[in-house]
Amino acid sequence: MAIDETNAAGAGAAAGGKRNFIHDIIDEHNRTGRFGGRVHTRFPPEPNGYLHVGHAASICLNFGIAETYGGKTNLRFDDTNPTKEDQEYIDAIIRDIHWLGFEWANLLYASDYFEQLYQWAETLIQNGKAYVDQLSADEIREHRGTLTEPGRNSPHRDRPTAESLDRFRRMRAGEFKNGEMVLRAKIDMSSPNINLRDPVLYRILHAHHPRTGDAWCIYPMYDWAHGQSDSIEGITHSICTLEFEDHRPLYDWFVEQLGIYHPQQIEFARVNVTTMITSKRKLLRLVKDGVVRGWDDPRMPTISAMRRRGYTPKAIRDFVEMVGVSRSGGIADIQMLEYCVRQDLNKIAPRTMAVLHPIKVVLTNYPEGQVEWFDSPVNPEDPTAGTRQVPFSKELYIEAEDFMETPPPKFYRLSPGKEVRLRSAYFVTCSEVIKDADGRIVELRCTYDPATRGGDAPDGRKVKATLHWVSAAHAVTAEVRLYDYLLTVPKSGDMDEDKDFMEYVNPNSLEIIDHAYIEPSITGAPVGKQVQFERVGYFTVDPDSTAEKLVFNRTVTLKDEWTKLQKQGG
RNA sequence: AGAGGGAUAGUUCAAUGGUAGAACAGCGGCCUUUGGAGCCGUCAGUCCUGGUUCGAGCCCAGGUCCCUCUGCCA
Repeated sequence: MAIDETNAAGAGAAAGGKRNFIHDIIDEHNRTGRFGGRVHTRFPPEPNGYLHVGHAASICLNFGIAETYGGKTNLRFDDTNPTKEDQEYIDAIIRDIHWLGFEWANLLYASDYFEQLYQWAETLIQNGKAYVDQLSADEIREHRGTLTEPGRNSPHRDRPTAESLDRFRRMRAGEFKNGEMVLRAKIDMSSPNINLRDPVLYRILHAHHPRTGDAWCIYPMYDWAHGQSDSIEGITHSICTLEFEDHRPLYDWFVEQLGIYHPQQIEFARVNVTTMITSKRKLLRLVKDGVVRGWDDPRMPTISAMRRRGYTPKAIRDFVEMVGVSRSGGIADIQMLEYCVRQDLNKIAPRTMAVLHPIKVVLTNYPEGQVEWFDSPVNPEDPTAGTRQVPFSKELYIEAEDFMETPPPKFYRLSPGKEVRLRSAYFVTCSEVIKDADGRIVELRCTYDPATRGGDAPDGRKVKATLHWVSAAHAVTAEVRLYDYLLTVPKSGDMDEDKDFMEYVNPNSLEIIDHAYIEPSITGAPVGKQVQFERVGYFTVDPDSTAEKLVFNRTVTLKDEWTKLQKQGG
């Protein structure tokens, strides 16, 4: 089955979000007329992995800013390193941004500008601002100096312009092997900003590029490609993360040297979330090592994974807005995300009864062979959603954890002699506990009160608990996958620096229930369908589902007062 | 140690020289045919030391702590 994308947010995603410091900067630009009142942002992913929750924040920021100011946003792939990039990632990124509910003004690639970037590089050489260096990578590193010591000039730094030009052209022509030469900007080897110590502009990479094929064997570095791409596209505000702050002088230097349109780079703090890894390198390892089933494994922090898990675009956008934008890095509690997911799903997810860990209940005074169909609300939060019909009979399943033979204080659910309500059906009282030879409970005998039909007692008596249930004869069997956090510590800072992060991968992050019982109204649910299993949590139909057997992912649990009480009790 | 940034409730953000607020989390209560949802209440903070000012989270000085940077990655 394919993912049902009909639940993707339409165009016109939620408004730009709450105010942040970038609005102040743009307002100032508009006041001074720097960009003529224009706002044009871009989202520039490198297609070397799947987008994750941190990218979602950047996407919402860039598209949100443009929307707030009536501007535009380009999607531009930063595809300058063919050894790491792949068409699969390009396709996934496009799918994910669309699913989040955003539409770009232009779909572009840095590789669209390779020829222009090359010409500008020749200009730089001709102006004496760049040179071909043939030091090895090790030698360049050695010449670069350290954080506290200045670097030294390359012996090739002052070679004649014509010689650099000739060699650069021959680099392009493919006359040299990988690593033999590079083009470097001629700036200042003693700059305290290491990015300004004659940064490499081009390296030789005899590699096939997903878009330009074998047309090039030299590829521009990020610093050389990014600002000029922004300039070409008329980007006004080039929003990136904090680690590029040190690169801004270089960004500015290039466009000034070239005398071309000058966008404004603005840095903000990357969004991190507890228990979520946002290092592409580590995510790639989880995938390659088979710790997870793929980039879209519902335990992953990728947008694809969150979609498969049942998160909604609205929930993710709400979360990003809740976290906000700042220049002081931090780590947001994943409970904020979960709150947003519950908040959205509570309003839209149809209710269903499903028993994950069944225990059989026999109603001793219920007529053999009788079946009643009860109306139950599809969604109590949304009366217009109507009702569904749920079959009831003599033999039922309830959740094993809803029964305790010797209940502790505050356990409101079923126990011997205790009366509870079965949701939308009857009050029942437990009369007998049947055990097997090993003393394990295998069945409960209960009586029902016919007068409580529909779930209300005409004499006004109350019960403390309402349980979900499924008629044994009508139950649909399904596989249910329960997920826990992928990491055993909330923050990467909580890990021992000497240990590999793999040691902190939660070995119990996936629990598979092969035979859950679900009420028959679930039959035919399409992939991507989101439901609430009452009293249990929100679930969605996984693409692994077949016509014979549905597979569900647990999106998020419901808040659970009882579990909390138990934990408090020790 | 050099350069660049950052420090406000447990967490993420507001407060733009004039009463330090919100959300999430926590705690307590109300309500409930989901121990859900909702509603109400509550706990809790300006990194430190000086200075300017009628008044400082905000401005100034000094300090402390944290983050980023020594890829032919982005």
